[in-house]
Amino acid sequence: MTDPSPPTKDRLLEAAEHLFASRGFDEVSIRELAAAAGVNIAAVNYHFQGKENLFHEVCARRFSAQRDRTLQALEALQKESNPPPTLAMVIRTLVNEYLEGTLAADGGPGFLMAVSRELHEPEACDRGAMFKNMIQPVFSSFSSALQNVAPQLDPDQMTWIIASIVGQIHHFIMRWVKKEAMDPQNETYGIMLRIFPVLGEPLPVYIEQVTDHITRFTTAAITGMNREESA
Amino acid sequence: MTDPSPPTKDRLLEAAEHLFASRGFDEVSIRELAAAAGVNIAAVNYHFQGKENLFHEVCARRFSAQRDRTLQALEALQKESNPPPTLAMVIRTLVNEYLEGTLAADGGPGFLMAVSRELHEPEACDRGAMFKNMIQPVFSSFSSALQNVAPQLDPDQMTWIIASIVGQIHHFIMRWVKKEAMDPQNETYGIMLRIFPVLGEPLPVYIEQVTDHITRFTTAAITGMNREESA
DNA sequence: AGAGAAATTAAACAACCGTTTGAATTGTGT
DNA sequence: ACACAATTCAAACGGTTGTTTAATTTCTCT
Repeated sequence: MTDPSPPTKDRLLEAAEHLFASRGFDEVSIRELAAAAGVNIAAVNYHFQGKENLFHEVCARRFSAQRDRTLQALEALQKESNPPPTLAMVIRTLVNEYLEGTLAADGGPGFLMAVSRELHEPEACDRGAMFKNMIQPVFSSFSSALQNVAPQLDPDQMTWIIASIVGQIHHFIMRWVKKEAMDPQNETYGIMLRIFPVLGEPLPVYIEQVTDHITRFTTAAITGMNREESA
Repeated sequence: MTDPSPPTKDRLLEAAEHLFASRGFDEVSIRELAAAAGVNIAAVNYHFQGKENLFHEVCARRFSAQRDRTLQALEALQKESNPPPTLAMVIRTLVNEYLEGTLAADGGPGFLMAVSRELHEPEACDRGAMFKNMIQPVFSSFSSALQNVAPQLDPDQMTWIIASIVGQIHHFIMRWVKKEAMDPQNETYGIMLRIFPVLGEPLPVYIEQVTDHITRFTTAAITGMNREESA
């Protein structure tokens, strides 16, 4: 069973991941998928029982990869207790893993955009299960990590704070319009973003700068809200 | 020229605004549009030279309405100088206008989602002109309002801060899944959102609560970042 | 009233979609 | 080597899409 070229199903998954990420679900036909994978058109329905199912499998693969990556980073941060992690470090870890994982992956921000649209459509996919299996674990882990470094944090506020963080992250991801590898040796940090400034031309920035900003902004917000409440 | 029933073009625009907002661009055919407007199928191409153009006109209408609404609110806030507006009030004004204008409108969050997808696709629409005419004015007005209440604010940071605010707003809008008029007399505040909590079931909240959170979060972030810098 | 532009109509068009069919091919276990 | 299942294949199916056509109706102006 040592196939030199991977089986049809895997090649289809790989091609689908790339095409769906770069062009969205509706915009890519199964004829394109089959051509890109070098397989017959009927293979999609034979192996996945329809285009929709193939898309769901691709989503599940990438979601779980992103989830595992983030959980691992948060876990590692919790373990290294010398020096103990700070609030800013916990936030930075989540933001960094989210941005890097989403932008460095094949297709860049396209996949997040494709899946976010699908998530808000009719009950095509089981959003409840998707959320419970993919998103909830990350939320829980991040939430408890936050509690550790900011014990005074009101648990009721946790949901709101996480929403504000995720909102910022998604917004910056959606604004990524160009992918340029500046330094071949460290290409992750070469991915660039052009955000629209208040005035003037779009501004090219690095992932690092975005991580820095969200971390500083969010850390200041959390500590500030605490200070305000105890006053 | 006192037509009792509006001309074909207007009825088409109205039906298109509703349908595009609730189901997206791809998911609604021009046959549905024509049927909903009670006109012939060919009317779309006769009056708008294609489905795409009709969508752009709908977008332009709603974008400019949202822009005018927000600009007006910010302007009004600047004029009433007794008591002079605070940082929190400026932020609250932008957030409130954005949320109310987007969610109370026909189709609710659907339109923002439909247009945000379109904005990131190939050069179908002139994003440069769209940004310059629709978004840039609001950014400028909001930016100068912020400068007035927080003169120490670094202009270079303004772009980042606005991005963080807009990111939060969009995220909460996207999470709106249900529209319920709780109080017929004040139906705007009856629109509800179900955000995914860290644990447990989706939580129904009011627009007011979202506005409060974003305002407090952002205000604390800005003042906190300032404090941190001057330390 | 009548000529000419504008608007509306039913019908057809060509292209593409996701899926299915049934035969041909490849792989597997005995 | 043989029977049988799993897979691949070219071809076609039924349906929908956005757009166009050409005839007809409605409106406008002299």
